[in-house]
Amino acid sequence: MTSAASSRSPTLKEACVTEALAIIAEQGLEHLSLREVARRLGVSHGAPYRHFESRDRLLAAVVARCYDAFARHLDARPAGGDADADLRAMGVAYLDYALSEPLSYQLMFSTRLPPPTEHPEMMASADHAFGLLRSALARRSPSGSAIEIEADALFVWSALHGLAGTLRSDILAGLELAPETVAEAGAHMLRRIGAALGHPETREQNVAGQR
Amino acid sequence: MTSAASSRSPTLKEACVTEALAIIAEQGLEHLSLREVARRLGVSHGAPYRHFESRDRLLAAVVARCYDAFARHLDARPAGGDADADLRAMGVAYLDYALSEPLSYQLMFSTRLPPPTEHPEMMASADHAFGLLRSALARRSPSGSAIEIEADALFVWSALHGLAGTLRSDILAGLELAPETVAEAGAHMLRRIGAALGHPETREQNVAGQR
DNA sequence: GAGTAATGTAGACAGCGTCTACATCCCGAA
DNA sequence: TTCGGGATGTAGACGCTGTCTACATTACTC
Repeated sequence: MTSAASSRSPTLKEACVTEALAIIAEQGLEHLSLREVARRLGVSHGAPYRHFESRDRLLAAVVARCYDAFARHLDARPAGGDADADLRAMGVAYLDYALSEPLSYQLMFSTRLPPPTEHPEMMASADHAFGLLRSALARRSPSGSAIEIEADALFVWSALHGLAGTLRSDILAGLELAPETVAEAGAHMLRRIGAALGHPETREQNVAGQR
Repeated sequence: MTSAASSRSPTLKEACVTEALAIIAEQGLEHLSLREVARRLGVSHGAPYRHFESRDRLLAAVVARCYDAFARHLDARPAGGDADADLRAMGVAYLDYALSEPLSYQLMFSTRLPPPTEHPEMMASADHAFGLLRSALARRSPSGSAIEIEADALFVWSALHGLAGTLRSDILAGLELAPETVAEAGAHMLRRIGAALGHPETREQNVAGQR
């Protein structure tokens, strides 16, 4: 009966998420509070509570939005080419997002969230991204077993995820790496991943001639 | 004159760090508070403030302790064998620590900390670990340039770091991976890293016969 | 038009980090 | 031996937070 009743006032709910994102961007995650959101929106401090049962649920909504943007970014990678090229395009898109949207990336992967099982839309986005990777790998080597494909997908994802994390990390600053090492880290990582997976057809081309 | 004056009451300071770690282990990072620490130690809520100027500094002390334990764990990896074996031992030790001490690992790499430049002991530990990796890689292929060694060190570290993060992640639960994929992820990752780096002498041995 | 569910308001509560004023206590200098 | 000062712990206050409750208002349904 009240099927559409939950959208009685979509304005405030949406505005809360937007304002929360703004606060995080301006002052950092630690300064996010329901009261601050309410203050900036000119409503009472209890108002957001009608739409988010806790601070964490508001944060979850923000993160869900980040996942959406991330999935869209991956989907929008340059199409065309064989499976191999597509895989590489995905890697580039992944790192590109992590480095160009560090706030969004950090929110997705460095934030303690309420049990994700309660947020199916998040899981769906993550699953979607992982499915892209898995199918690209499967197309690349049709002879591989499902288990091997899956293991490689986990490997590729983890490696890219790890590099993104490392590059964003404060630790990196203390390591005194050569600037070019950092600048070329993405390309180097993709090259190494290519070498690790082996190249069914055009091996040398990728090992040497990338970028 | 007061060279040892800062150790007037080493008891409480040490006890605070220990108790903080216990609280985090029992109730999670979000339940850590100076007041709770004080309460469990039976002192007034202001007492810890004599030793830690803020909550974040206490947390930093806890994290520093984790870094120490981590560095010791890496140093304690089984010695012997050639550079190749040592590199693999380091990878095993890394993943082993990340998975057997998830709390410690999370504190090190998933916690927003005060500017690390103010905590040289932390940077030193991180630098030490990275140095281990770099020198192992250098010994493995003496002909490689310093830049290439460094880039590979970053690659290896990031890949391991990423896998550790992914395996600890809540997201993983929603991906419906085969259990064996998860169980073998570490070994698979180390195998792929080996393949990516190439094996100067005994290539096949590592690709096929590991574990 | 009446009733009802959704939405926003206002106030309260406990908990937190942090600051300040005050009480001890211990060590070294006189 | 005394005494003075720095380090340590205590007690209370402040403003902030998340969350709960009771109340007002609004808008849609019957």
